[in-house]
Parts: sequence; C-alpha cells; structure tokens
Amino acid sequence: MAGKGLNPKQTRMMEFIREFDEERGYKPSIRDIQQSCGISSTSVVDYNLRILEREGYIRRDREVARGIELLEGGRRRRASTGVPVLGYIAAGEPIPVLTQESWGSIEPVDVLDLPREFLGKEREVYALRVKGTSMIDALVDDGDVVIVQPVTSIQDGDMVVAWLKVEKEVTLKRIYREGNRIRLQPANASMQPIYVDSENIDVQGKVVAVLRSIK
Amino acid sequence: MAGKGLNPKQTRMMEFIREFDEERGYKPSIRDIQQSCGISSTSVVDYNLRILEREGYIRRDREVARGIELLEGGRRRRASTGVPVLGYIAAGEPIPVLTQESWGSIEPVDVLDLPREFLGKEREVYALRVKGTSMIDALVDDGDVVIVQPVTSIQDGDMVVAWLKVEKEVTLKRIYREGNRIRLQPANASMQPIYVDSENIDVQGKVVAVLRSIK
DNA sequence: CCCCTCAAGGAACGTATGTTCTGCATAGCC
DNA sequence: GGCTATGCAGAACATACGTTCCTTGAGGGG
Repeated sequence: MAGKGLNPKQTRMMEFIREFDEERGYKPSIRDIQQSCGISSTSVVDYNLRILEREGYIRRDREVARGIELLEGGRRRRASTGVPVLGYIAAGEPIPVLTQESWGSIEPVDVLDLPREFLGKEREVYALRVKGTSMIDALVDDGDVVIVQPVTSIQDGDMVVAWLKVEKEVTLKRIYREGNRIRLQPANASMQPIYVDSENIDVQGKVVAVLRSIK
Repeated sequence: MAGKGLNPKQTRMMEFIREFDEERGYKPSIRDIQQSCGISSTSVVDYNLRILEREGYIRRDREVARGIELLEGGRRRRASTGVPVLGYIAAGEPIPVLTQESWGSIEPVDVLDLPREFLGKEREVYALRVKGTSMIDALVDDGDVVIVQPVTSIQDGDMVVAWLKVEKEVTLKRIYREGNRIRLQPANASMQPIYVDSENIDVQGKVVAVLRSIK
C-alpha cells in the first residue's frame, strides 16, 4: 500500500499533532491544526488528514471530536504506564522502605512513562536511581534506574533489592534460599556468590527492570 | 491540599479514562465516561471530574471536547517518543545497517514508547534486541534492548555498536582513537581493553541507552 | 426543625468541532 | 481542447460534547 513520503504540509501537521498531544495531553481539533499550521480551511485539514490516515500515520474515529490516534511505524504504540521515581539507592545508605500503606503517599521525585513490557504484571512498581558503581556485578551502573516491585513473594532466582543489616549495605543480587542461610548470586556469572544468614537480610523488593542512559 | 483517597466511583472513572486512552489513543468524552461507568447523568460525571481535578489526578481544559489530561503522581508525565525495534544484534551476525535513506523504510518489528530522558537529543534512534551474553562486559545481557543512534560523529569515549571485520563480530564498547589504531574499552573497568586497526572496524552507531527486563 | 454540604438525577442550552458541498486553480494525459 | 486527479478556499450544516440550572435526598450541627 502506502506511497511516497509526506509533503511538507503533512509533515508539519504530524509534528504539530505530536507536540500538541505532548503538551496538553489530548489531541488537537481540526481547527487547532488549521490555525497552528497556517492552513486556510478546515476542509484542507480534513483532506490531508485523510491522506495521513490512508498512509498509515494516524487513525481517525469519524464524528468524534479530537478523535485522532497517532500510529508509529504503522502500528499502535505499546501500552505504557507511569512509574514513580521515589529516590536513590546507594550501597551505603538505607533504601526508602515502601509498605502497602505508604504506597501512593510518598511524593515521587519524578514519573517515567514506560512500556508495560519492561514492567512486571503488577501495577505497583516504583523506580530508584542508582548511585555509585557498587552494584556493577549485577550489571547495574551508576546513574541507572531500577524498577522495583515491592516484596510480595520472593522466589529462588529472583533479582532482589536487599539490605544487609550487619554490613549496612544495599545490594542487588539473585537470591537463593539454602536451608538456614541465603546465597546471593551476582548477575555476572564470573563472580563469586556470597552467603548470608537469613536473619541478616531484609528483602525490600524484586527488581523487574533496569534502564540505563549512556553518557 | 488534597484530601483522602478517591471513592469507588472516582477510581472507576480514572481507570476507565486510562484504559480508553490506551485503547483508542484519545480521551473519552463526558458521555463516554457516563455510559461506561454506569453513571446516570453527565452532571454527575462533571461533578466527579471536578473533584479529580481538585485532587490533582487530572487536568481539564474548559470548553474543550475530550480535553482531559492525565497526571501521574500529581505531575505531568515525561514526554516520550516511539522508538522502532528493528531487529536483533548478536555477536556472530552482521547488524542491520541503517543509512539515511533506509530510515523509515525498514519495517520495525515493534515500537517502544520511551521517555525522552533515555534517548539522545536526536529523534532518529532505533532499538535492537540483544541475543546472547557476548556483550556482558559492556553491562549488556541477553534479552536486553539497546537504543542506537545512527553514526553521525563519534567522539572518544562514546559507547558504540561496532562490527569487527576480521573477527566477524559485533561488539559494544567505548571507543578511543589512538593514532592508527583504535582502543575498545569494556564498560566494566575490571576488564582489559582490546585494540584493533582502524581499517578493521565499522562503526554502526552510538548506544544511547540500555533497557533490561529481568526474568 | 431549619440550614448547610455532599452526591446525584434530568433536562435544556450553547458552542466546539467534524462533515460536506460547491467552486477554482494547476498539471498531466490522450 | 476535453478529462481527470490533486490540492486548496469558503461557507453552511449537523451533531458531539461541555456547561448550567433546577430538584431531590441523605447526613450533620445547632
């Protein structure tokens, strides 16, 4: 199907629709587009919107005010969810504890919109920014963002955020229960596991994703 | 400001607005909400929307059809952009080459909606899924997604996607030009750099972000 | 009991907004 | 020259949609 690319007017319209949506959270009306793109008539906007729809850039719902859906590469975007960034996680400092009750009441520093694919199935996840390189053995570097799902049930092999009481340290490791003690396995297979007493560990949550912005 | 939480009706409304937007790409009208949430009158919807706005869950533009903006944690979501996933990257295989011309014409496998923060300033970035653990020294594991900005100008210290002709290998490393040869430095400081001839390397792009979904 | 607020129902109103129709250029084609 | 497709202009039209007003009913205070 499809054809050549878009002409300048249509490109301008696409850009405007994207920007408008980003700025205001909803789509522009035909007259919004008309004015902002310097188009003389609503019918011209409609005419070009039809083309944009035919070429697969947008989807329109007829008779619906502001009923434009932006498609990306011809397909619908992956569903995403807002994830609150609650603070920092660093080796030497206690982690912000999140209980069922405090959920929602802690003021997020920021909110990231992330594809569901990278989150667990659970809705209630939060994000922490990593300070320092102490968790490099979990393939997590300074400045990374980890997505954490608060403790519910931990299974062997889960990557968890754990507070080691004696060492006064936060760590990210895969966890395995072995009788009375717990084995913490670094993600990097070439590194040795460490063993801790079950009493010495406080599991805060399960890491479901890591994000890194480079340089 | 704010008060207690939302009542069931308001919670239902919030959920509906989110789902509607996700499904159709634009916001519901008051009457859409009325019908789908089993509310008897538009004025009741309006009444509760005012509350949602007062409590900071949404922002409304008066007189504007479907003019609802969803706020998350009281603040606007970070702007995000659709990033096309173009395929796989694996140690033994050539990378899908992306030139200025082929941009836009390659059919993306998928599209991810990502916060701008994790992307470079450039618009034209794409994503590749990583196969295998051969790039673990760059803190990149099997199954990760790397966000790549096509080659423009590479600076010393940039993390790049490089094809080593002789070795027939793709690799992710920080790059440093040292006269006639090139030093490729693993991200993990404990690992040794490798050196290659400038003729032997084909830089495909610059890695601007890494995403990992765990288990 | 009266008065007030919170929550809701029902209907009417006005305008914001998509649609459509008529007309007019320009360009390519046979 | 006719014929058609593309792209634009202007206006009228129909309705989708937010707003507002009038009521009602259940609590709570005095």
